[in-house]
Amino acid sequence: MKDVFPDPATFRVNGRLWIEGPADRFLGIGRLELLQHIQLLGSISKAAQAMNMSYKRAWELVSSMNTQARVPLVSTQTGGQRGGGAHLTDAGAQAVADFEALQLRFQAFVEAETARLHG
Amino acid sequence: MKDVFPDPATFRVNGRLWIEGPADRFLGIGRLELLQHIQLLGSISKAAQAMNMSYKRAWELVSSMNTQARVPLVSTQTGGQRGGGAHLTDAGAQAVADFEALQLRFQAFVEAETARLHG
DNA sequence: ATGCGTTATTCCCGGTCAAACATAACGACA
DNA sequence: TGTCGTTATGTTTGACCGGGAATAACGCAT
Repeated sequence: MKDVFPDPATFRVNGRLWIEGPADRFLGIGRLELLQHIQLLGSISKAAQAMNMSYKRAWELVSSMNTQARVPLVSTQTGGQRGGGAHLTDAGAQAVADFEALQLRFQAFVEAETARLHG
Repeated sequence: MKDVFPDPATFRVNGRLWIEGPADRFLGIGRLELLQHIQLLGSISKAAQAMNMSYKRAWELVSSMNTQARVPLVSTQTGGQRGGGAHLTDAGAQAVADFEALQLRFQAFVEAETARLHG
């Protein structure tokens, strides 16, 4: 296969991994990063802003995750001291940790296959 | 993590895998299937038709692969007995075989991770 | 010569999806 | 009571991508 590629160093295996339910996607790399930002910033709007994503889209992603999961991953509140906010539930934090680990194993897989490609 | 999901049987890990160059995607599952159909049918237009894909798109994919690879994966001819046709080069057949194998290993990975999810 | 089926290429159009915009509700605080 | 920042949600706009139509070239066959 190596004969096929012009520059072995620049051609590599890549991919995307996600967890899906019967209807929609449940958790992927984009949603993971959103959850991480919410965890860090305590707000959907700040997370969206940091990711250069529209608030509406961020909210829709959160809604999709919360409605699909048995237990909501993100807890939100309107009004209050800082106008409201959002934080990860225990299930949310667990999902983040587990998907991070899954993502690491996937990266290892991809790198191994890239190495094999240049074998 | 299992606590998060409503119905363990329906939630699973899934993903996409591809080989990419410095600019564009080079080879993925869609392109693989296109190559397989060309291999089988001897024509880009018939392959496109069989895949319910427009000829234009099929041709663009073939062009993308051929221009990125050192050696073309698909050889075409205009005119002739049957009006022309297309067939895989040795490099093309090799790429198909190798990516099929890669895809199998990826499927095994995905299934293993799905099993782990329901652990 | 003419026809045929394919490759090769350009142009236009419509569907789709996210961005942008708009607005309401909420609750603490001054 | 009014302000503020956030959640929550509907509506419109716009860009992008693929589909489809149109056209030319090609070369064998009749």
